Amino acid sequence: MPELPEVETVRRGLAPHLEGARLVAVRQNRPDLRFPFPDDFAARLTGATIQALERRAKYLLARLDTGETLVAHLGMTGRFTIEVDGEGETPGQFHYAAGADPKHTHLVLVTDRGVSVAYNDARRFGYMDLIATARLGEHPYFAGLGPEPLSDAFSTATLVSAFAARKQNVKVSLLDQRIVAGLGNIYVCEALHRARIHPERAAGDVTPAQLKRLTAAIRSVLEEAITAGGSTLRDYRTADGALGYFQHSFKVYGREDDPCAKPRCAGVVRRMVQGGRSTFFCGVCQG
DNA sequence: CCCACGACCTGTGGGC
DNA sequence: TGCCCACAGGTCGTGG
Repeated sequence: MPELPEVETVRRGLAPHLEGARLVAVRQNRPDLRFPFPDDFAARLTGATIQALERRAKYLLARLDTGETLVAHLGMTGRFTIEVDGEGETPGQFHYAAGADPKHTHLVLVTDRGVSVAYNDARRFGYMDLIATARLGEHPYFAGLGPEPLSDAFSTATLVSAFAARKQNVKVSLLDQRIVAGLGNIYVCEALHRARIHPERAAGDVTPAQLKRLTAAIRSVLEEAITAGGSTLRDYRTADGALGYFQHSFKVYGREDDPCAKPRCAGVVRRMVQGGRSTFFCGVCQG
C-alpha cells in the first residue's frame, strides 16, 4: 500500500509528536512482522529520545539519541497512528490505529508527552530494524536504493542513464527501487498515463522527450498525492487516522473500462498483468 | 542476465 | 445469506 506519498504523509503527521520525545515505554505484542524484530528491541528503544523523523524511499527513519536509527517499512497494510492519552474512541482508553482491528496492533510506543504511537499491520508484510546510524547507508536496505524522486538527484538524466539499452518494460523498471526509490504500483501507472507512455514499451526504447515528460509526471503525481494526504484504497490512514483522498484523482488506477480522462482521448482504461501486478493504462493516448 | 511465478499473510468484495 | 475465488499499496527467493 504505502508508496512514497503515503509514507511521507505519515512522517509529517508523526513528526510533531515524536521529534524530541522520549520513549518511556514500548509494548511489543509479537516476536515478528515479516522478519523477527531485532534482539532486545523494546529494551533498546525504551528511554531513547527521537531526535528526528525522516523518510528514505518507503522507509520511515527515527533517529535516536542512542546512536541507532529505528527503521520501519509498512509493507502493504502497515499503519502508524497517534493517540493522545484519554482521547480514544472509548474515553480513557486507547483505540490504537483508527478503524483497524486491534488484534493486529503489534507495537505501541509510549512517549513522555501524553501521546502514544501504534503500529498496526494486518498482513505483516512490514518490518522494523534498529541499525547503527553511522552505517545506515551501507545497510542492505539502503545501499542500492536509487535517488529520491522529489530531490535534485532525480532528473531526466537519471532515467536516460538507467534505461539505456534496458529491455525490461518501462512499467516494471519504474517499480525497481534501485532505479528510482519510492514508486509503487499506483503512482507508476498514473505517471505513465500522465506522460503518455505505453507501459509495455521497453525502457531502452522510451525516447528522451518521453523521459523528460516522465520525470515531470513522476514529480507532479507524487507532489499532488502528498498534498492530498496520500491515497486510501483500504487500509491506509494518515497518522491521525484520517483517510487520504488522492484516490479520487486517479486517472487510470482501478478504473478498468472507464473512458480515458485525457481531454479529447476516445480511449478506454484497460487492465493487464505485468510482473504479476495489475497495470492500468489507456491503449490510445499511451502510444 | 531476464522473466514469470510463488511465497509471505489477512481481509474484502464480487459472483454465483 | 453463504461460500469460494480473485485480488490487494511490497518485496524476496527460486527455477526455467
